[in-house]
Order: sequence, then structure tokens, then C-alpha cells
Amino acid sequence: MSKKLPTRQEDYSAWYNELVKRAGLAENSAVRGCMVIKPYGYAIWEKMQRQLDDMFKRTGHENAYFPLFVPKSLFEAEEKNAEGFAKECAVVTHYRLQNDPDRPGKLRVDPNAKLEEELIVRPTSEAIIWSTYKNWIQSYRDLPLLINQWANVVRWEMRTRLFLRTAEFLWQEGHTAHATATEAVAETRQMLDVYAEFAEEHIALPVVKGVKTPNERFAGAEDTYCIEALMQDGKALQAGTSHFLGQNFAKAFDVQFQTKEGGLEHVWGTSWGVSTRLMGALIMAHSDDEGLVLPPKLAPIQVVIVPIYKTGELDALLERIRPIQQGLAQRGISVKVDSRDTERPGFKFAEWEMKGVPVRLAIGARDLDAGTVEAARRDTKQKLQLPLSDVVDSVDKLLNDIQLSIYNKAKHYRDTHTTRVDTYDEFKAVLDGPGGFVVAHYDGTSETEELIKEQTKATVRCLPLNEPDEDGVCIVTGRPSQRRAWFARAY
RNA sequence: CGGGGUGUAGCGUAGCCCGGUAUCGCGUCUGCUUUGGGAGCAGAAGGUCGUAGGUUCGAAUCCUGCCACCCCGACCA
Repeated sequence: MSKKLPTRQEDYSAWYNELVKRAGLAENSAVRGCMVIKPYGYAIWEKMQRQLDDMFKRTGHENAYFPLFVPKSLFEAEEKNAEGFAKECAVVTHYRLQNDPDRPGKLRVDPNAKLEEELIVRPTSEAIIWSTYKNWIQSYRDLPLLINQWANVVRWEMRTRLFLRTAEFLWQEGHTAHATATEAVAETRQMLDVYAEFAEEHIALPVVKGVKTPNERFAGAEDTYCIEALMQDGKALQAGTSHFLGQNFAKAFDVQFQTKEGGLEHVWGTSWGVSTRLMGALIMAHSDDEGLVLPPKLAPIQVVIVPIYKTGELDALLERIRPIQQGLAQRGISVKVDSRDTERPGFKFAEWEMKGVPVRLAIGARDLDAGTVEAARRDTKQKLQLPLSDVVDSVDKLLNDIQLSIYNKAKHYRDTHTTRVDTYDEFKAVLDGPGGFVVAHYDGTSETEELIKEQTKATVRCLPLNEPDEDGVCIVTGRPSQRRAWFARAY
């Protein structure tokens, strides 16, 4: 195996795949389309989870857990939802294996152990959850019901890519029920804001908040809101969605409540989710040809200390390093001292760069005697001498700088790859040139959207919430348009 | 599911056309020397050649079935 990664320039896709494996984030498993998330990758996911979970709790949500399996009769209750997911469901039909009489030592499915009703492995949990909510909700006093669950789901995708699209993935799904449409819409928008804040503050990933067109809407939703991000190859990635479900699921599962006034009404629903796909976004947005670049807020290890020493001097040096290590830890900075005696410094430098640790301190007796340490920041590769006297403050500040700096870099890339166009020719030229978001008028019909997708592979990513109304004409049909949409080729 | 391709050590591979002792690199292990940007030398371990059958004195190599994976398409919130 070559020491260097393929570059983004020569093969973006190979760069991504190699990076995910070499940084120890995930690998393909023995199961088609399913990945093994390795400890270092899972540590990043755990940091995402912890932060998001805090944000959910702060907005009044509680966690619960619902079954992996959904009886087919429940699954099919909300027709649009069922239809939307039907083609990618794993289905359990039997419950027992037996020895195969024809092939000694092998097992086969016991033909007598067929389930009376097939079980669908959840591709999303609306069905099982709403069938439960029917029992939980009787009165306006039971509302709003604000539940989240951390779970795995299965969608039998034809083509998979580590983190970006896998047959099984981890996510959270919030499912809420409300007395009024207004409240439910407010919840939908609130959670979109939570996602956007998380993406920008923690992943350092600038996102556009918007609403999906009917073509791209979640199956069973009245409206789908989303955050869209731009990757370094000019393709967009949907990073999170929040759905206003109207009364669709309440009606399908007969979830009604008595109002204060004594009436009987269906509740209003929302659902919202982000998945391990955020890992893909994180990787593709910031990393470079040397490996992963992690925002300090999500880095499992924020500072790695590499001791520089000669044979026999390691223990003595580690003693001198300890106060620095403890000082950083007391500041709440996660620090690792790479005291492996089996690898040389150059190897360690390269390895921690591959793993995206934001700050590296190389410390030898020479530095300590001079009252300095050498710091290297991962994002810019810049090296600087920090005075030993205030190393904790300096590193703390450095981590904040890095968090901000990689956000600004991603924002600059996004802004310089967002192009307003007024003709279809310009539209195509941008897509085939720099790529990125293309902001254009179109007539708002599904037909035009389909046509554009067929001809250019670009889809409407969203109608941004903050995009002002503006009269114009559709770049394809010339019909009037009141608003620009954001298009892009997407993952 | 359609078209194309590939299965050889932990990983990446040569050998296959034209049958005859299993090739090389990385990694791993041991020892010594090294250690401020991916160390050097010496030695060692590691293989049902995807799987089942066939042809043959003899199969990684030829033939057939099966399985798995990859790429392109279809599919994709």
C-alpha cells in the first residue's frame, strides 16, 4: 500500500474511500452494503450524538426506543410512505433454521417456520411509532408529545458508499405530535434550526436551509425542510431533514385527541433525522490530500503530543511532558501522548495527520530546555513555537482558531461555488465547469425539474428559506417564476 | 435485473494464453543499530490459488456448474 492517498484532483472518489479506511473510520464488512464503523470513526459519531442529544433535550425532547421490526400491515397503513420505501425494504419471512439434509454441516431455512405476517426491517419508524402513539394520546393534555430515538435503519440500496449511503445506517429520528398545525410547523422549523446550528457550530459546515420540492419530498410528508451542504468536488449533500407530516400519519393510524372544547381531532405530526451520513459530510468538506481534517469540537483527540527522544530517554521525557498533558486535560482538552516506542516521529506525524488531529505538539528535551514547544496545526500545516509558560492558553486559543478557520474555509468555498445564472446554457456551463450550487429561476413544475435532472443530472436541492422573492423567467420554459431555486448535482 | 470484469498469504499483486517445485512488494514476528517528517541491516513465519466437479500421469493454469465481490447502467429521501 502506498503511503500517500490518491489526491482529490486525480480521483475524488478513490481519495474519499482510501481516506475513510486509512484514517481508521470504517471499512466494508462481510455483509453486502453494510459497513463496520471502527473505534476512531465511532468516537466521532459519539461526539456528534452527545452534542445533538443535548440540543434535543434542551428543546424538550425525550429519548425512547421502538422495535426494529414493523409488521407489514402497519407498514402499509400510510400509503405514500409505504410506497416510497417499498422498493428498498429487507423483509423477515421465517423465524427458524434447521440442518440441511442435503448438505451436511449446512443450515437452511425451515420451510415450516414461515411467519404468519412478514416483518419489515424498519427503513424509518413512522409506522411503528404512530401505531404506538395511538395508545399514548387521548387528550390535549397528552400533547405535545416530543420523542426522539437513536437507532439503526435498513434501506436496501443498490449502490453503497461508506457513510454516504449504506444498507444499514445509524441515525436519530425525532417523532412529535401536536395539537395544531401551527405548532407542528414550528417544531419542524425549530429542529431544522437545531440541525443547521449543529452543522455550522460543530461540524464547521456551512449549510443552506430550505424546503424541498414535491419531487424530493419525504414519502408521507406535507413539507420537507432540509439543510444542504457543498462538498469539495462541487457536489451537494443533504445533511439533514425535518418533515411536517400534517395529519397524514394521525389519520392512517387513527391518532385523535379530545380538545379543550370537547371536540375530537387528529393530531399534527413531524419527524426529523440526521444520520451517519454526517460523517461523510464532515470528511468530504474539510479533509485534504494528507488525510482527515477534524473540527476541534468533534475531534476525539484534540491534541496529540509526540515525544522526541533518543533511546533510553523516553521515560525521563514523559515525566517532563506530564505537567503539560495534565494542564491541557484540566482545561477540558482531550490530549493523547503518543508514547509508542515502536514508531519513529515521522511515522507518528503522518499517522496523526491522516487521522485529522487538530493540533500536534512535538516535544523534545531541546524544546523544554529552551522553554518552548513546537505546535503544528492540522488545517494549515503551519508550525509555530509556543512558549512553555502559557502553553495551555495558547493551545486552547489555537483550537478555537482552527474551528473558526475551517468553517471560514468551507464557507468561502461554498460562496465562491454558488452561481446565479439566468440562462440554461450558463446553468450547464457552471455544472460542467466549477460545479457547486446553481441558483436559477424555473417554473416550479415537476416536469421541468425532471427534464433538468435528465439533461444535466442536477436536482433542485431546495428553495432556500431566506431567498427573497424575485420575478424572473424559467431558464428552460421561459414561463414566469417568483423565486430562485438552488440546484446542484448531489450525492 | 442487463452489460463488462475479478477472485492467488492480513493487504496489493506476478504466474494462466502455451499444464510440471507458488512470484514480488507492503504489513507481521525476532535481533541489532536508529529516533526533530512515513528508518536501515540480518533472519523468520505466513497459502484448502473463491467453491464443487470434470479432463490429465500431473491443474492456480484447460472445461462446466455454483458463490462472492467490483465497475458501468437501472435504482436512490
